[in-house]
Amino acid sequence: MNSEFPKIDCTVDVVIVAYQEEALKIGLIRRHDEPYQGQWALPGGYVHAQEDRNTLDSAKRVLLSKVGLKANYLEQLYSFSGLERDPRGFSISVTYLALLSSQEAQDSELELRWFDAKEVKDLRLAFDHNEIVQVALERMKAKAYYTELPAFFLPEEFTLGQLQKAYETVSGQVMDKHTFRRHLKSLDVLEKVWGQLYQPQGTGSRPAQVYRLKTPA
Amino acid sequence: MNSEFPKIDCTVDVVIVAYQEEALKIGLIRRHDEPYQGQWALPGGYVHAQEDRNTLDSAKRVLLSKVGLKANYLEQLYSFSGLERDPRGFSISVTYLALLSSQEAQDSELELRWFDAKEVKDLRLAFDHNEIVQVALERMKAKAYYTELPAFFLPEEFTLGQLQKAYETVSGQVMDKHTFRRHLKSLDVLEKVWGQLYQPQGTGSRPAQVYRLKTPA
DNA sequence: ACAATAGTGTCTGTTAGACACTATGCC
DNA sequence: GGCATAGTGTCTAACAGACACTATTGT
Repeated sequence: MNSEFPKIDCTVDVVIVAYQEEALKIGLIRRHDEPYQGQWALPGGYVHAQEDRNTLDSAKRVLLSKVGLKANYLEQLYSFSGLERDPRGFSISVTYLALLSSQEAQDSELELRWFDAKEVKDLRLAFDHNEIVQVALERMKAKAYYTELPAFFLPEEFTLGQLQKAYETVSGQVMDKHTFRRHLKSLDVLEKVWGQLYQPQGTGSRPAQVYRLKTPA
Repeated sequence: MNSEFPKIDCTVDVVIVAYQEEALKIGLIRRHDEPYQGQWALPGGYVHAQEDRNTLDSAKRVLLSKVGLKANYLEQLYSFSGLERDPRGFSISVTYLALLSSQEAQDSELELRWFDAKEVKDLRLAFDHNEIVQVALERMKAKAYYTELPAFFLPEEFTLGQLQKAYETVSGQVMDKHTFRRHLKSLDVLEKVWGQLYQPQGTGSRPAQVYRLKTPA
């Protein structure tokens, strides 16, 4: 009964973002095949209806197969569709935002290459991937104001100083230290790590309290 | 080359919301065919790759064909996918939120029936449509706090009193009159209608300034 | 005059930003 | 001591909520 209207090519594309050297990095791959052969593109792939339980699973599979890792945070962004976005014909792409901590990002060899988020605007990505990246950056910026999203760029345990840097990088503006801490306290998403109360760093300065995200339990 | 992975059934489903008698109403249709024959469902349909430029067009087509009207506001909500949501197999539904002014909603005959938004929870809608409605209600509530979304429920020209009622209905809580007006002034999305400065109503009370949304020009 | 809604003034408690100050480690 | 970062106190300006008061219509 569904035969009256043809089925459609469905893909997922994942905007993989990491945080390294106090900057946002976006993971891109070079396309092997036409169309857009040789151009930089978001990692993506067809939705496997036999294998994936849903498109979130597809995104996880893309991450694992094309990048070799699991994301710290994975959220559906938006769905792009149309005749023009792929020369092969009408397609739908369900896009996802994946955040990695810097350590995880290190481990990704494979074909992924990291670009500074500010440089990506100047690249001519395949398909409508420039637009998708733009949506991802805006979503992150918005969520930096009212959620703990930037914390997913950090390792499991971190200090408030590191966290503030992550927030500032995502939102693109510096924040007052005290204001930041008040805001985070009101979010009520962190818990102190009572064990080793300090975090010795290479530099000589006062050790800091270590925090982690509260377990969503 | 796409033949290695089967294409997928893609649909759009539209949560059509109107504002009547100071309550939110959701437009549902009774399914003619299996699956879920006879149950209430969101208006929707297959994406026509030959005919629609993209899924936004599909949503407009569904609105026009199944309901016979254009929405005052139309926004992509979220995409639902999976094997379980439709017994016929793996499918993807790109969902949209459509807002109608009460006048427009009147005109819809056809098969659409209006349900109070609070009653819809208790209905057992087809597919995962209960979940979709839930997402729509939450999205509207969130946007009532920082956008002019509730204004799209009203006719082109309206008073601040009517607008406040719309905001209160969407957000589910009463607001102070002065606070509301300050907030809206800061949004800077309204303009006075200078022509007939007042709006005579049936009841005897002070006439009000008439406003409209600023043209997005 | 009275009912009903429109529109504004004012007070107050809360919050965000700015900035200074103290604390604690390493060299 | 000096430097670097952590952590906190305090003042102030901005803002939101509560509430009262005036304004303008119809009956």
